[in-house]
Amino acid sequence: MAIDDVDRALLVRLQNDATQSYAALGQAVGLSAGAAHERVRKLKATGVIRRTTIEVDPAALGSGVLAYVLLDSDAWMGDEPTLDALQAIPTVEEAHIIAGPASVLVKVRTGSTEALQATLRSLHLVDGVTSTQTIVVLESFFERAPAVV
Amino acid sequence: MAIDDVDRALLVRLQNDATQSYAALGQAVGLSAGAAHERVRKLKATGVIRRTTIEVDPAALGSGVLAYVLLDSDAWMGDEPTLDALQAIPTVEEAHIIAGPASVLVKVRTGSTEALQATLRSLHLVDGVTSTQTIVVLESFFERAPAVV
DNA sequence: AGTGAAAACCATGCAAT
DNA sequence: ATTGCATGGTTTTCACT
Repeated sequence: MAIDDVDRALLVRLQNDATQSYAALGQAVGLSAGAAHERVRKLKATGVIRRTTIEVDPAALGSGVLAYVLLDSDAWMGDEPTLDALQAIPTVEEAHIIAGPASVLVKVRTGSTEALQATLRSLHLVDGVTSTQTIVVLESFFERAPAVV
Repeated sequence: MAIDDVDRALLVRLQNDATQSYAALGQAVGLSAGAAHERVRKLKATGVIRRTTIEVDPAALGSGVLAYVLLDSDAWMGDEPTLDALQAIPTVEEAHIIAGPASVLVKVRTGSTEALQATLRSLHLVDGVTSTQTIVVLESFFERAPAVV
C-alpha cells in the first residue's frame, strides 16, 4: 500500500489520541470527515494500523521492575517451540532472536525483584537455554511508540 | 487507586480493542453500559489508562531494522540533558538507565542498516557517551503490551 | 479519492437508588 | 457505585463528483 504524507499525519494524530472524531481528524489534515474515515479504514484494512488500544501505566498496576535478559543456548532457538515457551510467560513482554554473543533477548516486566527471579527461573526452564544474563533497569527515561517516518 | 478484577477485565478488553462500545464492554464483564463507562472514566482520570492510541505496524511504514544499543559513558548519564538528547533522536524508541557493565540501554528502530548506522553516529555524539555496543535483532518473536496482572 | 448529508448508533450527563 | 433514560454528537453508509 502506498502511504502518503496525509496518511502519516493521520497516523501521528491517532497515535496521540485515538478518541478524537473523524471531523476533528479531517480538519487537522485538510480533509472532510468522510474522507478521513475512508483513509483510516484503509490503513486498518491493510494492516498499517494493527489495532486501536489503550496504553496502560505498568507502575499503576504494580509492575515497577523492568529488566532485559540475554539467553544463551546450546541449540538453535529460532523455532516455534521456543516462541511458545516464551509467550507462555506473561511477564515476558518482548522476545527477539539476536546476532551476537547471546541467542535471544527478552524484555521482562514484574512487580518485584522476587517476581523477576521467578521469571528467570521460568526462562532457565525453556528448552535449550543454558544460561542467562540480566540487565536490570534502574530508571526508564522513556518508552514511546515507533516513530511514523 | 484500588483496582479490582472487573477493572482488570476492562483493561484487558480495551487493550485488545479500544473501539468497542461501553455496552459491549459492560456486557462482557457483567455491568451496564453506564457503569462500564464510569469505571473507564476513573481509570483514565487516575492515570492507569494513559491514553487511547493506535498500534502501528513499523514494517508497513518501512522500519524493518530493530536493534538494542548499550551506551558506555565517562560521566553520570541519569540527568535531563541526556534524556533530551536521546529523545531528540526519533529512531530511539526506548532509553533506560541500567545496572551492570554499561550505563544506558536504548532501543532503536530504523528502515535500513544505513539508517541504524546514522543513529549510532548520533548516539556517539551524545554528551558523555564513550562507546556503544550494538545488539542487532534478526527476528522478533513478539512485542506485546504489558500484561495486566 | 473526496464531498455532503442521512440514518443508525453511541457517549455523556443526570435523576433515582 | 450502579441503573435507565434522554440528548447531543459520532460513526457509518451512500449517491454524487
